[in-house]
Amino acid sequence: MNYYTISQLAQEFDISTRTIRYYEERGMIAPMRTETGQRLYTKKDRAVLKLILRGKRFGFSLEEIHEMISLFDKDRTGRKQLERTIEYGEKKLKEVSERIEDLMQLKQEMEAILEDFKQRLKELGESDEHF
Amino acid sequence: MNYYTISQLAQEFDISTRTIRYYEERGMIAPMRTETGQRLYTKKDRAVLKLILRGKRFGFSLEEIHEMISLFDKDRTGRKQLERTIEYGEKKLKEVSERIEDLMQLKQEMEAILEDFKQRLKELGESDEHF
DNA sequence: ATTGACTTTTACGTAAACGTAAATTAAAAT
DNA sequence: ATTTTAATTTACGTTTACGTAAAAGTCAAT
Repeated sequence: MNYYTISQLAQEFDISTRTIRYYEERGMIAPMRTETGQRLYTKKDRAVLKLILRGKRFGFSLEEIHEMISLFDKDRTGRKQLERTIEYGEKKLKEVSERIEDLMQLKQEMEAILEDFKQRLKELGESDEHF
Repeated sequence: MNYYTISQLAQEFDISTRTIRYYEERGMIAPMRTETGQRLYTKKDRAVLKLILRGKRFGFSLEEIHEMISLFDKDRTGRKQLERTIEYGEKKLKEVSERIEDLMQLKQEMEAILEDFKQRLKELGESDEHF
């Protein structure tokens, strides 16, 4: 397994190194260090970063994202733990589903408006052709 | 047609009056005023507010939302205007579609993880039954 | 070995999106 | 008429999510 440096990840995801360090500050990533203190990121760290950025695109706060990550990340061995994780997961899943519904409605509305605009444009075109 | 006061809208959408005034500060809503200066919101204003809040849930910035609103709001009479509006609209529509795709992928991943957790819980249950 | 690019920590700065408080005025309720 | 509740403007405060700069150490390349 090979590692990524912080600037490699920063470049790949088009974010600043500061941003990555900030996520670490918040306890969302925990890369290993070399003897001299340089951060080394594994594939798993990279995946977590990806998750964070995706969450952000959806408008989740870093706090919410943190919650989700830590839930799905840890070993949930005990029955109670498992049950709670499942419950939380289903709640979050529902939220996501609702957002999808919401977005699809928005999409439809935008499509309708666009159709209307296009119709208007077409009519403009026709009236032009008569002159 | 009847009007809403600022606190009525605030209550309905579970936001503060400050928030609504802030949107006005940014030029996103422009309610009429009574002689004494009280804001009165029409159904249309209410619809705009709804749009803003929905946009926020999707993670759009107020600036982006403002752009969208002003585009779809104004009378776009000229051909050039119409064409530009349609172009912009299609761009935004594409963004929305991408977000939907993205969210659906997230949903699937969450479902898979949840299934896994549920399976584990089930196995725990079975092993219990033998003792 | 030294230059230059990269990394580290520390720390102050900032934009967005409001929160909160104060002072004042208006509307609604008793 | 007078409380109570709601509204207004002005203005400073706060949180989130980083940006930016400084000082110092480290890595990579010539």
